Amino acid sequence: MFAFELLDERKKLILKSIIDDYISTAEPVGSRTLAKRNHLGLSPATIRNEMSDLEEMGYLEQPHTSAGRVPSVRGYRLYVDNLMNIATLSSEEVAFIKSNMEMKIDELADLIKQASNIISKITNYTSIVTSPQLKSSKIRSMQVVYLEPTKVLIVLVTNEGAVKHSLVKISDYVLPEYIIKISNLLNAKLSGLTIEQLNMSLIQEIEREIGLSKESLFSILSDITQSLQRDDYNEVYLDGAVNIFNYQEFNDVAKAKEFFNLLHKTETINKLLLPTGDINKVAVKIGEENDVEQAKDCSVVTATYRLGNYVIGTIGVIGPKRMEYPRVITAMDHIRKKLNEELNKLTGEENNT
Amino acid sequence: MFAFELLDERKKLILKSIIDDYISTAEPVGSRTLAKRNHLGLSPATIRNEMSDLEEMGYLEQPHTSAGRVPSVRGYRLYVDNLMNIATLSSEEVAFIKSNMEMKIDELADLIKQASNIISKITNYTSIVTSPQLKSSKIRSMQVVYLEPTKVLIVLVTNEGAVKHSLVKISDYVLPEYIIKISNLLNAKLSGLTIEQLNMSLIQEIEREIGLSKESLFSILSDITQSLQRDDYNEVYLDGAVNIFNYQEFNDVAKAKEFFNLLHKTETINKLLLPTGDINKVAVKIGEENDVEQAKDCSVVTATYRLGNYVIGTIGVIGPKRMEYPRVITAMDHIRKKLNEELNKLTGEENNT
DNA sequence: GTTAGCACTCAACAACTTAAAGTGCTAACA
DNA sequence: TGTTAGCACTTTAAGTTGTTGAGTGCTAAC
Repeated sequence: MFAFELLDERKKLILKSIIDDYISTAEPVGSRTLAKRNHLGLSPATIRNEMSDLEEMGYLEQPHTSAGRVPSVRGYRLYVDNLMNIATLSSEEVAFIKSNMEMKIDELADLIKQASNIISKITNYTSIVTSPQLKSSKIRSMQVVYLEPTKVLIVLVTNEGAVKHSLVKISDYVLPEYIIKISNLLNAKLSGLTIEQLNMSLIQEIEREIGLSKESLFSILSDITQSLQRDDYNEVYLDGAVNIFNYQEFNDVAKAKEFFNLLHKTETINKLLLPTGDINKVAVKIGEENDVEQAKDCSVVTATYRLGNYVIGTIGVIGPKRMEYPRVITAMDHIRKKLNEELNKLTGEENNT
Repeated sequence: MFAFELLDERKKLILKSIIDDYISTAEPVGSRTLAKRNHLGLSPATIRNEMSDLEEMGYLEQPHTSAGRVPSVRGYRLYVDNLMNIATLSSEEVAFIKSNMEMKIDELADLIKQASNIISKITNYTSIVTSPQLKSSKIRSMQVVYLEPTKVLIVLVTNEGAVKHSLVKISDYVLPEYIIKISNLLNAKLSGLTIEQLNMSLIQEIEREIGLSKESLFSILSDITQSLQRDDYNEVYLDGAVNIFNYQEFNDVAKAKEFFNLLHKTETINKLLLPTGDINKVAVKIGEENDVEQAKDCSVVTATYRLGNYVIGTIGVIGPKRMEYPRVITAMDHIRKKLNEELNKLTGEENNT
């Protein structure tokens, strides 16, 4: 913050120009080319002096003595926070997002996949998206379907419109009629609760309250509960991973390999997508700002999406540090809003309370 | 076949040695190194003559005059069909496969994912696996679950143990009790049929036979049917895509990009996995033998898996043409068998008829 | 039929040169 | 005093050239 105070308008303009330039070319920017391209009314020599200052202040870096300058993380940070122009989406882009998000999609997972796909197509980077965590979801409907004497299928619909199913082997032989009873009972008793709230004591309570033949009910219920809680992960969706090949900084096989390795570690992606700061704003993490070692050469732009007032997941973009921040931030904000709209449409009336 | 007749034992031995060598080193094999490495009791000059013959016959190729030889597709073909040693899996590998396949897995999709994962880990290449096509699956259980007045959830379990669900918006308002009736009715009537057999005339037949209030039943049923048939795709599972970076021939970014592009086109992968020839044997397609242009630099090894006597899907490996065929073929055969076993366990009694 | 010997080829590598783009510094200018 | 022209210097990238090493094909001798 202190150093930022020291930047006069001209320095800001020069820094902005350098970063704009570098983002579009990936080439270190020199004083001469900068003076030529963006006719700033300044001679290369003057720019040189300013650049030297900016480097000293930590906003720029030099790959080697006779190369131009490259933005540092700090430089990008200032750029993102204060310098860059705000982009607008073209009407084609807006139309593209609209038409693709408003396809009739009935299920959360499909909606998220669709959003993920749109993000990678609009931004030309790789999209990373998390689905809501099951454990904090409310049960909207829960049915148990009889399959075989020792096998039932649990089907769960959450308040977010996610559908999960789980095949459960149960210890005792049961009759179909019995399962139907249990199903109705569970559906009635558990609707509105979260998965987290499903535990043994609750089960015992239900059991007590009802009083079906104790032994088997208990074992069935506990089998079911365990199965549900075992599945308690949230999923990560990716799209457009190959887009990374469009960017020079990943033209090196080692780098590309690292990137793909990073991508398919779900926990790592989850970490990158963890909301930080103001959840109403699109968040930007540049290079080492990501506290994931393997993502030190990447920038990540994220936005949360929500159901009613609850944040239930994050959409994100991962790409080179030299990312087109203005475009990406605008796009993410737009897509996030669209996703929220669709989500609230999809989950329908009951969430509008 | 004709040209093959002309190969005497020595030529075969030399060809085999060259290919073995090339598979492990990725370097063109020269007469001198070959003579040294595999002491064949022949001078480089003799080998040179033989190599020259082999090249003329189309089994070998020369990247350029002063380089060693590289196997041609035809060379690999002969190698795979006649020359190579048969590999055996180490006891560690067998144990690894066993313990990972025999985890209690209740659902087809999970079993297939698991198999896919094991394949890529054991072979060090990329696994590609298809799930059964829904349309030819038999309905084992089909339930309709009431969610809202205009929304129901269909849950379908197939004879292969696949579980599919589909949210369906229906045109009319319906009552829960009505849905339960329909659910029971459908489950009773449709069990044992294939999805393919679900069509309007069947629906009308059911409708006639039962005689619930006509209008709404028909529209509900047709909504459901349409929804099911819309979903009629088969899924493709991938694992170990990053393994490709282990192989020199993909150390070029353009090649790697092409590979990843290939991978995420589901139709293309499906094409690569289409069973050809003897479905009891592990199949090998080398380079251009794959009738997919983009896979011309890859080899694909596939094996079908089955439920009872019906082939229901394919497991496969994709990697460089210089693939460790003996290991891969043995591994695939082994994993296929394991998968069949587990599948038949999973789907239980009813398929044992 | 096999092999030693030899002339020839070609890619890969290293050493060297040059060109281009950049910098920092100094001195002159407005 | 801030700006800029000019210049010496630096460094990479690209091109040139020469050398080396692994390879080949051919011929003639064993």
